Amino acid sequence: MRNTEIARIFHSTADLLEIKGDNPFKVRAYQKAAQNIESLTEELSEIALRGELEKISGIGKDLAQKILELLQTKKSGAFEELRLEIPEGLLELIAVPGLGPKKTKLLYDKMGIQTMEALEEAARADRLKDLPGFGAKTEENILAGIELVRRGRERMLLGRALPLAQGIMANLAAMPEVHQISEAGSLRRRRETVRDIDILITSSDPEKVMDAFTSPFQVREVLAKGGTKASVLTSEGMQVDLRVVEPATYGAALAYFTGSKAHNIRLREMANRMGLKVSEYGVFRDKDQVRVAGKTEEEIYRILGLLYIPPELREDRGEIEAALEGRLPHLVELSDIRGDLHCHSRWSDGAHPIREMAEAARKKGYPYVALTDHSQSLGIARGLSPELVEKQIGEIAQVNRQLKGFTILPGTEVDILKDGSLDLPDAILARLSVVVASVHSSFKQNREVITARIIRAMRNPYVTILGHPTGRLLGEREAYDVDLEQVIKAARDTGTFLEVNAYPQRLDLDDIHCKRAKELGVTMAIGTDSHTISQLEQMPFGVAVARRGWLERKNLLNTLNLDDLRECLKTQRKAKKEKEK
DNA sequence: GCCGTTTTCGGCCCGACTGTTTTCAGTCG
Repeated sequence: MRNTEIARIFHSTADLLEIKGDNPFKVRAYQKAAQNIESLTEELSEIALRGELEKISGIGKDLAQKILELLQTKKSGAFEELRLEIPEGLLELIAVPGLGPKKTKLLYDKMGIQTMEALEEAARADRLKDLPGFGAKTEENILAGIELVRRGRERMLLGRALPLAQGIMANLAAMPEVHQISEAGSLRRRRETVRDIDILITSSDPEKVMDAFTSPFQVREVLAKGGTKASVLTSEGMQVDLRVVEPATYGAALAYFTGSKAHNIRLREMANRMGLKVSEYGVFRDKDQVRVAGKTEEEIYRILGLLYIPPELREDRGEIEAALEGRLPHLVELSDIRGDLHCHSRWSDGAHPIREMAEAARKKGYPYVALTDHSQSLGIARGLSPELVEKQIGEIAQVNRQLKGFTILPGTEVDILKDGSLDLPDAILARLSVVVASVHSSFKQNREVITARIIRAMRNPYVTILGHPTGRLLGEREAYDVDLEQVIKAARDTGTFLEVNAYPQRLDLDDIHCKRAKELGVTMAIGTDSHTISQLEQMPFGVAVARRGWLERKNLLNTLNLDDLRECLKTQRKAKKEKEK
């Protein structure tokens, strides 16, 4: 049984326990365990083999036992019992906004409602308002909630949400009445997708700012507008919330609205043990309720005895412990990036000639870019035959002679064929500086087969980087069923770099596996996978993933200057050849 | 159900909002 399934069972268990009215702290224990399991990179089955389940934070004797049971029998007695007691259909009811465990239970106990359809029918027939705690308004809210669930609460890609937010924020920041301004929420943490955009400001004239923010020129619909909070729907259908807070509480509010929830809870628990209370209004001393911090995030972390934790790390994945012990990573910055290692030109499926791509990259201040057009078997992308690669090398050399202070590194994005062999002969690969090897076909191979296929490709001495290691497309296509732990270990053992593909739909590897790769000493390479000049601007999304994955400058190949990069690539190839023997 | 430089028992984050109440429970983020 996979981690995701076990986490899902624990989430469901938490919901069922909650409906049952069980101990809320027990409910939280299940939720926390599920969350921690979701951020593991190793399969529980392997951890169990070593007898180390209880070493996982949030997993004690009892849950370790339940995990073992699930691994061995694919069932959990406790969960099955719970399902007999509480109909599973209630799990979809509790997902309706406005319906919590108590009301869900009441609906079931008093009216036998256990499906969304039954709920809708009862609400429409006006049969709910006689239940204690229910009224006409509740019925209305439930119907709206059902609608919301059916439409599916979509998440927007970071790559779309961030530019959108930056545009809105630039407009606001231009107003003299706006003093401090920041995005908050999952957008500020740079999660790969976000549900809404939160913006926080301090202002000398909140009303005026609210008016500007909700102006019909800017938005499709105003959802709410008050003195300190307004919500709008943009023409893209994204909800944007603006909040105005007092300068004295700006830092506390920013920390609070940035989250994550799990991170905030940990901070508050810590504060409690120190005789302090943390809320969105500041840090207060228990004994006299005096506010001792709140203006800035920095002072909040400081007073809790922590180093300042960058937003991208605030997921309760060990950052608090690291901040406590003074060993937070010095995260890579966009300005550390010296070049782009994954780009396409008109030679395959890119939109621009080589020279234009190169000049755009130079304009960004990069000293180099790797040109990695597709290889022959990817017909749909007009992949290059060995002869064409040969010809392209010639053109690159020619353009390089014309460009001052800039270097195009000849490369390829070579297909990893079904059996793990490569789509171009070694003799050609040997003439290229950067070989990105990627899977673009036979995604459905089973775990063993596709893992072995990818690892075989990584063993090729000419393969520099494994491109988009999981092949996922956010909201469109699942990752192929690859054993990433094995791939990361193979990267370490073969000396192959792993790509962080910055394409907003990919962001592949993801943050969690970046962190794991770093732990195992694997170096990563950010590539934008640009097919147009404008896509060269996607680098910040790759950097965001890298930062969320705790990566530092030294963990990334393309933070090197050209000379060091060349040296590094040479060393890699030599070492890989040694190993092949 | 987890967890421990205050604890192996007794804790476990915090406040706002909503809709139903007549002082508050439930839900949310």
